[in-house]
Amino acid sequence: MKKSAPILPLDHRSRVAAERREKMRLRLLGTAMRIGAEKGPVAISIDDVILGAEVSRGSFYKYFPSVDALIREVATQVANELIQMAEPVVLGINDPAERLSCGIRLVSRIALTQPVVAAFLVQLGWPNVHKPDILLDFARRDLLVGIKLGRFTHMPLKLALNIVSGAVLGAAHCLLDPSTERNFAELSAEAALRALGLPANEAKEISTRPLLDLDLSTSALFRGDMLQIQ
Amino acid sequence: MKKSAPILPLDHRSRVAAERREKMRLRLLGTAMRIGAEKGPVAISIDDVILGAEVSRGSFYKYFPSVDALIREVATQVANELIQMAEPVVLGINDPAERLSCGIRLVSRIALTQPVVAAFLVQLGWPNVHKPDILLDFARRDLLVGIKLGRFTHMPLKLALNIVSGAVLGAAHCLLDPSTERNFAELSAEAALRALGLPANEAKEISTRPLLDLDLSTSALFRGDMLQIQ
Amino acid sequence: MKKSAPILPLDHRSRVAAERREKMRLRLLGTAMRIGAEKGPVAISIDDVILGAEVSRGSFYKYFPSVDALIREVATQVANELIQMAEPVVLGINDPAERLSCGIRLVSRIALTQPVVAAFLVQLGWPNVHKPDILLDFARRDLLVGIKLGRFTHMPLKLALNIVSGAVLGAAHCLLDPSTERNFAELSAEAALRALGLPANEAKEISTRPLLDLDLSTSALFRGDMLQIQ
Amino acid sequence: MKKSAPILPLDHRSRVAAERREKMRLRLLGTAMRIGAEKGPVAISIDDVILGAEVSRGSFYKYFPSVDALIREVATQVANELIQMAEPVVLGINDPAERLSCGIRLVSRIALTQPVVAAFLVQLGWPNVHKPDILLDFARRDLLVGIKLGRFTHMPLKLALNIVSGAVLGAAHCLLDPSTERNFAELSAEAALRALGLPANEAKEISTRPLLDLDLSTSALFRGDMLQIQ
DNA sequence: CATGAATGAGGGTTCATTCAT
DNA sequence: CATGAATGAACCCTCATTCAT
Repeated sequence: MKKSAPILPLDHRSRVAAERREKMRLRLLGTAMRIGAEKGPVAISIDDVILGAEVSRGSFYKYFPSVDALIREVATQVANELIQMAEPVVLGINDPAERLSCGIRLVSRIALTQPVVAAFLVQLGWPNVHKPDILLDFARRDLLVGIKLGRFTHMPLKLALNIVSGAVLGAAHCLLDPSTERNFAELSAEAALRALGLPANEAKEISTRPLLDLDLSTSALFRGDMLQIQ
Repeated sequence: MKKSAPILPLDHRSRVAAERREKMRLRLLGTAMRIGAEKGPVAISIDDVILGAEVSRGSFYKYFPSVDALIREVATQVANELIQMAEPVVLGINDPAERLSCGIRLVSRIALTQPVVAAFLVQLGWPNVHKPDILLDFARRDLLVGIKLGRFTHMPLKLALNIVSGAVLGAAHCLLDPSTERNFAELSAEAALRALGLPANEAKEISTRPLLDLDLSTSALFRGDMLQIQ
Repeated sequence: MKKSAPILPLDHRSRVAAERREKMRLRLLGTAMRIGAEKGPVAISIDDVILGAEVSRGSFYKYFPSVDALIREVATQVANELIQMAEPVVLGINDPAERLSCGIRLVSRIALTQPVVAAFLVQLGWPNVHKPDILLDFARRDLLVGIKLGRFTHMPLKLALNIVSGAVLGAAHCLLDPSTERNFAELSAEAALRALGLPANEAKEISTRPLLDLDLSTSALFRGDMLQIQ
Repeated sequence: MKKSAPILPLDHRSRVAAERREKMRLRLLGTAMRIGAEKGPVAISIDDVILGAEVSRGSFYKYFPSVDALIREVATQVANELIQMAEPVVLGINDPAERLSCGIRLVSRIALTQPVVAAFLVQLGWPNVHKPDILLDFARRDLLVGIKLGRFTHMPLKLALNIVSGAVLGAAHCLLDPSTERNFAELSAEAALRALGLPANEAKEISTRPLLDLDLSTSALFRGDMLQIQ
């Protein structure tokens, strides 16, 4: 039994297996995201997922302990990948206002290239300010700095987070509708900066600075989205 | 025979019956609101409702044709009652900025006295800008007027609606946490006015004007909430 | 209390009450028959009946102890009225063959004037030869006599009853379809007589003898049917 | 790796699975038939079926999309199996009269060996002459031919179908009662032939010709019936 | 060990019957 | 006392999870 097995090096075998595992995991997460984008995260059902990902029921439970775990996982995964893609762009900017403006614009504009990702984000709904949230954490530091420096009006951090959340969520929601103005993300960022206390002209200037689109090639999850859309 | 007697009794009987009917309807709506506030509107199940309202399965269907109908009904009912209570206050104000500020403050501050109502509102999530929405409609006219008059920055109506939605939703969400500043509603309204384009000092002045609390006594649904909380 | 009551003679009062009672009973039976004709007797629901008869739920149970009782009652009532109407016509006939032919023709042709009655009969389905059945009993004696006299082939009574049942049920069923030949009842009776053993020419001659239509005016239940059809 | 081994096992595995599937399907159909035989097809409820077949609720829906589908399926399945079993016997006969006589006898006599099947058939009730019916279709051609050839009296096809339906249904019904004459099926077929216009002596002769019993071994559904009865 | 058959709790709806008013 | 509100048993259907093969 198992005649040829010992010939192959064990580390190679396990590496291949781990790769396959990761690929399948992403297939499941991607399918879940697509379904969540359409019907909302709570409506993600195992039947839809295993049908969409062409996986057997039993296999699914090898990757996720429960449907709820999958739902949580896909949410954090989406947030993580968004951050990972936005970070390098924002990294080179010092001004917290511009950093936030860029963040808002970059994430909102996902709706233009990756509607599924944006729809999923919108379906997630209002982030819970009280619980730790990876996307909010991303903005938190800039808001604190901006307020401390007096660049933003003095206000509770929660309110500042609300402003940013609303700007991103609202813009993403609207941009999913093709009839919406193409620069809606910029206008939303501009309004957020005003809400944070920047003068109108400065808010406009910052929000209209040229900004490259995100490089999605690093994201396995979002690349999957693009493939589906083609 | 039976000439005069039945006239009053019948009238009385049907009146009493109608009253009881309405009371039961409100009990069901109130229970549904409470459950929706906790688990989200989509998770409202008939079992939970009839258990909470202490009504039999069969009775439920005498009041609502389906669970879906109940869910829709409770959402519109909550929105309607909010409007009905806010309207008389806002009615005496001409300035669209102040009208909106009052609206945002009044609705957000519901979280302080009627946490269940506010939680339900928050669970409803981001309103769909594209579909007609009774609460958004309430703000729409003021935003249009404010933009046309140049009191607000020129911007797409959708963006203005986003700003107001975000201010209300975010503030209500935060105010549900007892540790949140008591004037959070005012600060949120102020930030919204800034986002709409008002100068910072004017935004602050308008949003801190004295404002009476809503009169909730007219709302059977919300009064029910208070009773439940006691 | 009850000032004027004693003036009226009790027997008059009770007679009027009994009449009203009977009228309502017939309304309920008629409605049940109509519903049973459409959906089958088992599908007669109390809601449909009280809606159709414009009676309150509570009242219904004053007239029938249960829905099942109503269903049984309407079946026997229909059978009884059919017999009552057919009997006077058949009474003057001596030949068992002709008596049966007349019976088959009369009952089948109900479908032409009272489709609801016929549809109900058809929905009742095949009569149970083993249980006492009022309609079968009507035929039973003639079949026994006919067999004993040698006018019919010697055969088990059950078989003879089957022949008659089938002729009536089948003809009624077909005659409900307007495209069916108008003399289908006669042809069905003729075939039944052949099955019972009569020579073909005699079967035809007997089954084509002129036959008056039933007088339905005596039947409260069927008159109701006619009114509905108009 | 895994070169030759999996080929057979997979094949074998899926074959075994398909067999088990088919067995379960038959168990469900058989149970449904049994319940339908007792209470009538419309009264087949999922609870009774899964209890009777000792299957879980969820499993049931893996085999049938709905209870209605099961009810339809069991009716067509029963009809199909009857035809399939009767066909080879009738195939060798040319005379339409004898073909019909055999068909009537064979199907009726099911009541003697497979009372459940017969009871189900009886509960199905009078076949609808207007809708296509697999059992009626079986007789239709012979009747048309017989009438055209002048072997049967000239009559509407519907009437001829009624005669056959009545003969089968009535005989099956009666044969379910153990006290009924054992040759009731033959007598019923004989009467049907007379009704169709054959002379009495010929009807008798044809209907008493020796006839083998059906071979039920090919029918999984009916064999199941027998097992249940043991 | 990947599979998918089986499970059963849970959710939605209907309807005969009772009973306070 | 006629009424119709209230009841709850009985139905149908879905879906997350387990487990034998």
